[in-house]
Amino acid sequence: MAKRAERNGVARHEGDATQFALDPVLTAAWLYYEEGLKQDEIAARFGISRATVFNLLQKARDEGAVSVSIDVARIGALRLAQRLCQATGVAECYIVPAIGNDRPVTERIGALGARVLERRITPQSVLGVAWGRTVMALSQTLAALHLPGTSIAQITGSAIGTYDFSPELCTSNIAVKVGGRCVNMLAPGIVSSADVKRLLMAEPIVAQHFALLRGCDITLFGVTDLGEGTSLMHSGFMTEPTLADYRAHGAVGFVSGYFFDKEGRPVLTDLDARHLSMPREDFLAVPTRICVGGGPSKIAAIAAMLRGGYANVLVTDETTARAVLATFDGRAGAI
Amino acid sequence: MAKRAERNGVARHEGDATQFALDPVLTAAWLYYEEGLKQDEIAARFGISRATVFNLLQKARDEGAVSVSIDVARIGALRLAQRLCQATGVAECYIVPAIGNDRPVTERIGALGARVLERRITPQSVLGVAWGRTVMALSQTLAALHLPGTSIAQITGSAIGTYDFSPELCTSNIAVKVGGRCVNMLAPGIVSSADVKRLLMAEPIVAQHFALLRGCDITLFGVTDLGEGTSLMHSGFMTEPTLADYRAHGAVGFVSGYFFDKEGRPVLTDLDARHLSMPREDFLAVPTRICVGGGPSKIAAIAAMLRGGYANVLVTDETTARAVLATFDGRAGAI
DNA sequence: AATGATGGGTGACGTATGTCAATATCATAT
DNA sequence: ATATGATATTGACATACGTCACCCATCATT
Repeated sequence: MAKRAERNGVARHEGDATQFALDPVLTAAWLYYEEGLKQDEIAARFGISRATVFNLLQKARDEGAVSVSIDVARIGALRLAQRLCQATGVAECYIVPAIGNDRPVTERIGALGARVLERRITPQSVLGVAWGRTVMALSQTLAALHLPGTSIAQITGSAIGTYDFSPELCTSNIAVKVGGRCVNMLAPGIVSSADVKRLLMAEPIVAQHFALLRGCDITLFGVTDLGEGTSLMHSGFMTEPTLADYRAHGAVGFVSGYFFDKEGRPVLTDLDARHLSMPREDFLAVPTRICVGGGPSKIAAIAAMLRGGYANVLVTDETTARAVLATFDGRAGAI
Repeated sequence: MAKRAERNGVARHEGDATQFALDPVLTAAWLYYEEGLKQDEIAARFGISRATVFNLLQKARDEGAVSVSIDVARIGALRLAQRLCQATGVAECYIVPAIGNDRPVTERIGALGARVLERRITPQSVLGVAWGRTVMALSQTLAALHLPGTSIAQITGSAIGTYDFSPELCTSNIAVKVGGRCVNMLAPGIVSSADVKRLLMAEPIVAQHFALLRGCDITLFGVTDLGEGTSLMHSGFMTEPTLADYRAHGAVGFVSGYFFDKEGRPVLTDLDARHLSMPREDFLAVPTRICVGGGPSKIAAIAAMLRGGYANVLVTDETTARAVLATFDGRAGAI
């Protein structure tokens, strides 16, 4: 159902000097949420039906004229989150409860990630965005901000073919919500040889892109394991032989272009020389690096990712958080 | 019964509640407001009564863990507000609907003023605060912010005797809500002679205070007319002869220490030489000057205040807004 | 051990809110 | 003008919410 923000019928009667001289949606929202009038009362005073008042309020919520927000700082202050911070050295950690609605856990984590991002992003932010199901979910639940001074830049190149959480989609989705400039990477994610990579990296347009990425103050990325269901394959971004090669070298996870082993150490194969992405040292120099992800299959990958210091802000779910904590501290399961 | 015993038994290990391994208040709030579970569902999943869930949610709201906020920018974008901006030259204008709950209009305006202030104040703000019923109302509805870097400074000195909206009360109330430093003026508002004023102004402590005020980025003040009911008298801040003197010189209103005539021009009497307040030119140099006030008796005072350029942000009510607009533009009443 | 005060938890009830299909109104094309 | 599709409004119904008096553990006092 499409919601359109428009002054409705009443504005047309302005000559009548009816009660709705001010915007009906906002007026209803103000009276209801700020002054505590009942829908009945509002309806009575304006001479309209209560159902209409309800509709006005609905519209106000849809348009974002009123919003309920939960204090994200308190979620970061939860015991489990604090424990995880201490054990892993990550700066901040946000956790969705194990019990919740029946949506996939990635969507639930995405929603919390969106709240975290809304808090962190500034009017001048350069936000580097990777891709993944969770990042995509985040982009969809992000509130409409109005930050025209921001740049939302794609961190990693794309593979051929579209899938429902491609780098371009994630980036542009977020840019739309944030109201910022969308900067896509104008190059393939993986090329045929190291020479081509060098050539491309030297192209002004591409070099400029990586220069922009160096100026990121925030990055946002998912994390994936290298098991059967990994979206690296599902998305067509990589093939089984390539993954097998990384696995053979000890890799257990992947974030934003980098493979790492269970201690978080870089794992490189010849692919890395053909893979266009933000240099690892640039990535690690970004002050706020938000990783969103969770689920049973990702536990080892997340633990390793944290050891590698890729993220300093983690958004995950309770079950995963406990499991990750357990790999750092045997007694942690009891908490 | 057996069920409860078991629950309590389990709960005792870890703080308070195991089903709520995370904080119950926050968890309930998250599930309800963010994930859209019904109170019933939350109750069922945690094995508690729905009434308890309701209580948890209530607590979350009381604690400010969740908050509903209405987009103040849109209130400023209302037609009437825009018209008023254009007609009067004020930069921003916010208007509460004529129809509302049965609280006094000052309280309703105060609530909107609070929302405006919450949006404008920054972590490093120096906020100059005058006094009045509306400013007091504003302070009471202000949300708890956590801005320890702010200073909330009293703009005008105080008279003897306490009343329920004294400068000290307004200032300290706001400082508590904002979480900032409260800086009261350590001098009487009105002294016996110009010499005493000069002497005091030269006192390091007092001079320091006025220096701080020069650094204000925001001021917040009410406006009063000089009629019978004016709080200048009611508060004991001034006496009828003093007011009569100002009236005789053409004064129609007062803000934050300054009298002005109906064109907004300064009106001075010998009192001004004995009145400790922020120098007018310093006041007018503050980038954001928020005036809160409304009601039938204040129409002329507000119009004059705007002509004098004292405020560049006005928060008032619809009825007053229309009346003020009419004094600037005859046709305005029709809008 | 008995007593009283405290406070969170609860069931049951009345009310406010949310839903939906039917109806009225408007904007545009014919 | 009139038809037509789109949108706004409504009454009636179903449900979720908020309130309140009561209950039962807990803890301090006698």
